[in-house]
Amino acid sequence: MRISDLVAQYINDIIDEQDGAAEIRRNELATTLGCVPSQINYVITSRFTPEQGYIVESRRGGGGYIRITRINTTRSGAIMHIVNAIGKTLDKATAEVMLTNMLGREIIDTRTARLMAAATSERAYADVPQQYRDAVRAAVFKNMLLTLVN
Amino acid sequence: MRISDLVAQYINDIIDEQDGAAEIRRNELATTLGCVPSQINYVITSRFTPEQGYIVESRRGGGGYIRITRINTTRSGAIMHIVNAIGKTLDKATAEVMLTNMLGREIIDTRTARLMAAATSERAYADVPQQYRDAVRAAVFKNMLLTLVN
DNA sequence: TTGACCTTGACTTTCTTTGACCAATGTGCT
DNA sequence: AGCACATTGGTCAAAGAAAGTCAAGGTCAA
Repeated sequence: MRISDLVAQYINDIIDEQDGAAEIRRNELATTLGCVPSQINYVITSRFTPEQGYIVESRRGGGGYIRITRINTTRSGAIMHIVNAIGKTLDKATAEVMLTNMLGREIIDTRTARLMAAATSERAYADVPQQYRDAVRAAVFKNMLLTLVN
Repeated sequence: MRISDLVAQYINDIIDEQDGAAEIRRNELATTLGCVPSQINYVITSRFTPEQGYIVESRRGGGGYIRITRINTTRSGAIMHIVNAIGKTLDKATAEVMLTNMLGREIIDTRTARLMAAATSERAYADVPQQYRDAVRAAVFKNMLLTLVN
């Protein structure tokens, strides 16, 4: 078996064990697996690319690291599911419940939730006749959600 | 964990506890955290820069100190300025210009800009009669901006 | 046999840690 | 007031600790 495959597998195992992200120290890992440090870079650039659904961050210097995060495809799926569940209209209470739910499932973060809550608040639609409000809210909500799908 | 991170965290904790500002004594802090005094300077110049939203003042001699103040004042002020500049209505083109501008001034990040653009897009208001659109857009835009203050 | 993929190591860049030396401010004495 | 000394913080450069880049050569299957 190729060394590069070993490295890839090792990283994947860590990502699976931990929660979708592996943080490694290049030299240490190279020593552990008995390869040259730059091999790690090779594996990362060839098998853990954004196209393949990974985000890679790193830092040099003392205490440096390489962090590889698997993009959560579940998240995009969940968002699309919600988008599809929203009909022609959406009232404030339902929007709020949805936001709370998404927050709890970590599909969105607090900042995003606040931003979305503000964009769908009753106050924002004060100038719009009642009859249109829930329709706009639905449209706005969906449009915003769609920007969150990668 | 890096010593520099410890120092940064320590300072940040103080800033959070107190109201946006930390006043430390360099040598004392160095002793407390078990590092050399100049390490404090290193951390400050690398992690508490004006670009990162901090003001640093200091004084030597007896009773000397280093004061680190977090400034979201610039950002909050700028946002409030924009909020106030928006009247009863806001057309799509103007909203877009504002977003681009805020993005350029780093008042908001790309994610936020996309979210706001989605919430103020023509498509989101398709169901609302023309006459109301720019008013809703203004209200939505302002509401969202207000969540970014602080 | 050749082209795509792998392996290796020399060299580079970035970030951190440390310590020697410098500058400013306060205090007390004359 | 002026001076010596103590008390702080500031600067800088060297050494250390990682990670990144790149090009030369190796391997292997079609």
